[in-house]
Amino acid sequence: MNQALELGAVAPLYKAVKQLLTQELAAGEWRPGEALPSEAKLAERFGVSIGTVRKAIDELVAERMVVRHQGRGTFVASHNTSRQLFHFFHIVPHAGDRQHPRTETLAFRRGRAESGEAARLRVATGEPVFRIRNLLRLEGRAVALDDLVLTQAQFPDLTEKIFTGRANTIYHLYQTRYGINVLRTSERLRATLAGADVAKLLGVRKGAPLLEINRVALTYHDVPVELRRSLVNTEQHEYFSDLGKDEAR
Amino acid sequence: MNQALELGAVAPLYKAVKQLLTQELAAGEWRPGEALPSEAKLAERFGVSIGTVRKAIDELVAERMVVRHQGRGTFVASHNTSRQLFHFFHIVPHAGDRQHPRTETLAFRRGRAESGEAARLRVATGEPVFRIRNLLRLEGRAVALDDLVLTQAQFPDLTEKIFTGRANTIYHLYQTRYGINVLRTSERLRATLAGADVAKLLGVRKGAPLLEINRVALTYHDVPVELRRSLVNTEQHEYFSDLGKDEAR
DNA sequence: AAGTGGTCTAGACCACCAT
DNA sequence: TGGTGGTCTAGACCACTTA
Repeated sequence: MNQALELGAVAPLYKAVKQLLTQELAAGEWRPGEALPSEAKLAERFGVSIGTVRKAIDELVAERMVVRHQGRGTFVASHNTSRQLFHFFHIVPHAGDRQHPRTETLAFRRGRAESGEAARLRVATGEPVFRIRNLLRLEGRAVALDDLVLTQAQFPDLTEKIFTGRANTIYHLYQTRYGINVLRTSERLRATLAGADVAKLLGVRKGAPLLEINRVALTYHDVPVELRRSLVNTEQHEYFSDLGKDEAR
Repeated sequence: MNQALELGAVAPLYKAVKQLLTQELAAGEWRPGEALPSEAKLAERFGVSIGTVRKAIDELVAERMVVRHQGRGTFVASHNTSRQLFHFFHIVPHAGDRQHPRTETLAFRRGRAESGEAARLRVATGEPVFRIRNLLRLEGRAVALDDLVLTQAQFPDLTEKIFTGRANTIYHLYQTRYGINVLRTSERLRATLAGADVAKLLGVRKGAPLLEINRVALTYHDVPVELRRSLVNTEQHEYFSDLGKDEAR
């Protein structure tokens, strides 16, 4: 039976199943929010027991690629649901409840990747990119200024109209229109001082302390999708990081 | 068989097993680094199958309470190993490899918990506490100033001599001497400006931007153990947060 | 009622480690 | 060699969802 999968090495069967499912997911075999075949059908297709399929899917769930619903099925993870929305947005009020930000696009331009950007996006220097500047508001107050860099290759027909006309979050747009599913992020944080231009946009005085967040958003196989530099006014808000919280259900 | 466990509700058996193991771990039934009974013995003791014990331990592993080693056994997680050491230290050089910090204790005092501290430590205002100030250096350079608050109740006989005389990390001391195992942390980050005193200690100019990290360290059942406020000079270093990385093995 | 994922079991065999 | 965790299987039954 194990011959049916052939992963070269003597890797565990469930790893081979996981690998095959990941490849199908990355290839967009099923749309976000769509159901995968049932565990029984997958077991039959791969010629393994249901237990082995379950173990493979367990890991896909842990890595947030899919979501299970008892009685309904297993679904491709989507940036649709409220819980997923929150997952990559780490700015919370110093006091009070979490809010969804309102995003205003200040600039949408085309350009070329500088060497540092190219390295982080794992493309060649000079690669065509989009540069997008957004202002984020929480309860009407300007809280963060985001500068995004995307490769034009990954988002072929993107225009300012499409970007600002999205009905949902930015990552939801990536997912639904370009089949690019942001699965995790890597962030580096620093403290910096507001320059005159940024100060004006965020409504703080020049030289005010700002939190700088440099994010790389990654999709399947840790392929970089987006660079995002955020400058956050932390007078009324904070960045939060709960380590180990996800596992503690 | 299931009667043997009795968890009141109709919770899954493996959750009951997990709960019992967690209680034994929290009670210090086995010392950090010590082996738990084998899965077969636990299955026999609880009157369940090995598969059920494995599922319970799977979750304990995900929550970092225990570590499995094939062929050797399952062990109480310890702050001994290098990997564990790194897990709660998020400051990395802007360029270059991760380093362990050198800690110098600048102050060790006794005091009373203020209302905000008491709330976060979940004790009464005025509760006796320790206040400890540490200076952290990386490659000889002062990088962060840490102010810790611990309850005297949780660390009964702690003295400056014991604290500074520890052979290992601070969390290793909590674990080995007080049986308190830090399992996860919750952190809130802001940008702030260096005051004159802090500036002097960190070797920056007054008004320099600093990263402020407010941490609560938690043990079993999310009981608070330690408050820690860090002020970090991010000229040469950064705070990093890799979301979802733990799951992606 | 039919289909899905969730739990639990029992047993076989493998990979690794200590002795 | 014996003990440990790791993998894989097959099947029974439960809980939940949808129609």
